[in-house]
Amino acid sequence: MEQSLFVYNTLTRRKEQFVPINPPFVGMYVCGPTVYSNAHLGNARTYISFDLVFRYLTHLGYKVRYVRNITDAGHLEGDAGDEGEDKIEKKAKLAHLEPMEIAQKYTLDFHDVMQALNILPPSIEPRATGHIIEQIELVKLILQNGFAYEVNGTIYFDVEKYNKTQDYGILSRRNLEELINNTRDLGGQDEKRGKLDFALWIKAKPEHLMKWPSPWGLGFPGWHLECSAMSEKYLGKHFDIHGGGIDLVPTHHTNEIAQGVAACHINPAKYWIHTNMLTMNGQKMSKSLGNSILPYELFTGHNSILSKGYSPMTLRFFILQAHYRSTLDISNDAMEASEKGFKRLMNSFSLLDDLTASATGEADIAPLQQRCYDAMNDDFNSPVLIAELFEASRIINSVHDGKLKIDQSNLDLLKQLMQTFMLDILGLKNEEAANNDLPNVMNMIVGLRSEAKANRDYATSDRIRDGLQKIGFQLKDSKEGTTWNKI
RNA sequence: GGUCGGAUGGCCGAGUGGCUAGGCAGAGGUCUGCAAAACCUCCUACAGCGGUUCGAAUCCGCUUCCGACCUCCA
Repeated sequence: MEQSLFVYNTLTRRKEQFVPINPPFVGMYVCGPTVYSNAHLGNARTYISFDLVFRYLTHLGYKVRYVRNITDAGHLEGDAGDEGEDKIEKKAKLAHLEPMEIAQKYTLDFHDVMQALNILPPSIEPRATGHIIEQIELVKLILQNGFAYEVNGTIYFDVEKYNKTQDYGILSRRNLEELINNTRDLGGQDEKRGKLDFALWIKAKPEHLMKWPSPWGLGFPGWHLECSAMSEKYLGKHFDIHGGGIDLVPTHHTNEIAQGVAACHINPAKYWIHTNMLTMNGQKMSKSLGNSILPYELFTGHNSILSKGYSPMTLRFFILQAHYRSTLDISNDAMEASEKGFKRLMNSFSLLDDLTASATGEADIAPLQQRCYDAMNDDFNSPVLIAELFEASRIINSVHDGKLKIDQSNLDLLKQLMQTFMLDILGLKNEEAANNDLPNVMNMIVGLRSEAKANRDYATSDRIRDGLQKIGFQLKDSKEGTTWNKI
């Protein structure tokens, strides 16, 4: 099926038709985590959003190479130039561990979270420390092209010089003068020529643990550089999509573009996609503000904000119920509502295989399917898609109740639609444990209750029903018999 | 302070000029031994004040409030 996809490009601030540079191939680079602490819920939102993009592009038939990096070096604590300390290293010293132990620990944690949330692994997940040579080569190239300078073994990017021939603020839409005037004066920047200059390569002090030899002495790469080096290595100088959180726009991505242009004379990506923030009580969730919840704290309910635990799929559903470019506020009520809604959707999904088709039917699924595609084609509008799936759910339930008739071809289409959009594209899955014994046991108990009911022994039948209710199973009586599900 | 973005019904959240999503909560009904579920119906909102227009939640201006970025952040 030919679909015309429109995506919002931060570069142009408009929705643009998605036309790959080299179809059917699509290159997508998403800035991954800096592995110096646990991934929190806000991080999860970003990767769920790009998982949706990855899944939909794949569904449309594109051959997507999805690169999402792990930054395990070079990310400074504070923007203090050579005074800064590597985040990984700082943590390592505190814990008396090797920096790589820290990186490994949090990389594994990150992967656990990704898996729990049913986020597909990227095609390539490169690490900054594995690409030091590429980063050094990139620094050389930028120096050679005249957009960087060396001071005592540290290499800075010359922003003001760059801006003479290029537009440094092309992504953030800020002009240089504004930026210079509004940048706070920080200490330890004496070496830099310009206030906005940023380090490409940083000279290591003797006590630094993570350092590598370079033409400028022992040092380590600056933040921003690893993404430029790795995206170029795996996707080329110019690729289709570059993504990340919206908070990366003014600094990280701005500098990545500058690096790309300075080294390769081209903006690295055609479409820049940014996800909005997850907020709590109206404020951005972030590690520095201390209002972040870790995913496993959400799953278990062990946190000070929410009253109970919510499953990974509930979180995923909650996140997909908002558009990726809107801020999303997390709260008890909102999670509660999503949990119930998600269960309703999943319930009707599980009824799908029991439906029987009629010779003729009133249900017409094709327009609904088109509306699902329309929603996704409009900049991955998952909340509208979910609204349509609730319409599908209503149809399923009505057919199940015998209140609506559906013919075989529409039933097949309905099954296909739910499978495609709910499982493949939204990446939702049924969390009910697949235990083969349980249905048999339950069927036996339900059978006993039906006998009691037939004998008008309601005391017994109610005792069974209420007892099951207490341990988390809900019975539903209908003309066709009794069904059950886990609450 | 500067720049940018937002303010939608009890809650969450779509929606860029007329057709006024969806979920949760609430009310009524159908079904049912009762209950639950499901289905049907109802609750029809767009911060405030002006303006443009035949018509505005949607465009413009002002005001109020909130947030993001400018420092590490997804």
